[in-house]
Amino acid sequence: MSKAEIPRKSIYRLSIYQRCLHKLLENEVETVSSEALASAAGVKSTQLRKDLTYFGQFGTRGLGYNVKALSNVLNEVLGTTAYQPVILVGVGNLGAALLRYSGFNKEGFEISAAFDANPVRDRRLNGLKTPVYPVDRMCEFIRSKHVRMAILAVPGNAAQPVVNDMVESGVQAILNFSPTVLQVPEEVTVNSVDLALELENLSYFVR
Amino acid sequence: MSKAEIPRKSIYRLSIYQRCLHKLLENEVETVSSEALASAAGVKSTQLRKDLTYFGQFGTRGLGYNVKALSNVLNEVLGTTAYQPVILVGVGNLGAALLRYSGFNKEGFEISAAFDANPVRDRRLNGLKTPVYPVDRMCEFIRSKHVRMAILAVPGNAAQPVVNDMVESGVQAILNFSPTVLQVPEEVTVNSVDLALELENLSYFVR
DNA sequence: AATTGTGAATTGATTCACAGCT
DNA sequence: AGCTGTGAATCAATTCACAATT
Repeated sequence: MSKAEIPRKSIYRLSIYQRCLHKLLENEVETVSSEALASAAGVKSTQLRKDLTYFGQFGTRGLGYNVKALSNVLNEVLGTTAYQPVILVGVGNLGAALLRYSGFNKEGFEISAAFDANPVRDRRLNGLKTPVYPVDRMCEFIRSKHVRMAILAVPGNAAQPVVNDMVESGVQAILNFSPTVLQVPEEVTVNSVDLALELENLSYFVR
Repeated sequence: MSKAEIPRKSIYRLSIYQRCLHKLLENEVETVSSEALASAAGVKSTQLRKDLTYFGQFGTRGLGYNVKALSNVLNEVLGTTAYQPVILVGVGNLGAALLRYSGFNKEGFEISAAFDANPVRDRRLNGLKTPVYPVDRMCEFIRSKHVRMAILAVPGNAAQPVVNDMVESGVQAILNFSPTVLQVPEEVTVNSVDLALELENLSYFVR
């Protein structure tokens, strides 16, 4: 089955399963049923099984899944085995927090460099090991380090030009925190997280 | 049509349309076609029109939509007309950044209080007007101020107990940044934003 | 002439039901 | 006996196609 036919939501859930498997690994659980894993991930067991079949057969009927083995498979599928350098562009409030945010490291990512229009804007960043460069050095960096993934946290009106440069230089996937709809060629993947929108959206459900 | 039958994705898109309308308002555009508005929002025009029909008829055939009027309708539908106090729980790196993040204010939200297990952990917050209280005062605050919305940014293992307290005290909607699947009663709405997951997920698309 | 509003058709995702292994 | 894997059935969302309206 080709990559294009696999629902993006399934891919997303794989990451959730992966996280649950990590917890099981820590607790030295060896085997897990689709029922148990699915319930930890907050989905139905049939959905978990269907998601996995896009990539092959990994369970043992009557028994369940080997936690270690399945986790390895998911690493392989998700591409988290290969080291991926990631850059961050826009070191404002949010960008700086993302630099400090330990969650990325925990999941095996390290931001290899950050870029900002005004690179010394936040002196507190001196405590961090990630260098902050002026944004006009971004393209050169992307090319020389073969960067394929970027986190974008610039103000809305600055986003599209930066994205154009990124894509031009070889970035293939963007995690976008800027409150804008980005235009990218179809081979580039964008994941947008719009914090204000998420909150605004919630107010609909409060009555 | 009852609220339950309206797809959540449609509700989400309403917020996107709303943001595009704001831009048009700033530029003093009076009328917009579904085609133009949809393209600004990054969706098909039929989808925009279908989304709107869940709530009524707001356009004029042959002409389009009045920007001001439609924006008012969306404010009404999304519940952004009514003031909603929001609290934030967990003032670590991410929580502190969210407190400073101007995006929420821009969309008409103000975080009325923050709570943390260790409320003086970050002295830099002194510059902000939002008070940071010890978390054991959360329930009392929720009740006395009739808080219905909360932003959760505590570590994964601390999340569920905090959520239980929130829900018990009357919170109806939670924007969750903790990397955990939350258990809540069905009348409570949770929007989860898992930053590490979003990044991990992207690596699948990089080859 | 232009553009909305909407049933019908289509496409996509989820769940069911059960055959197939261990 | 227990649990996976999967085609078929169902459910949900999107898009089409065009009648209705200004």
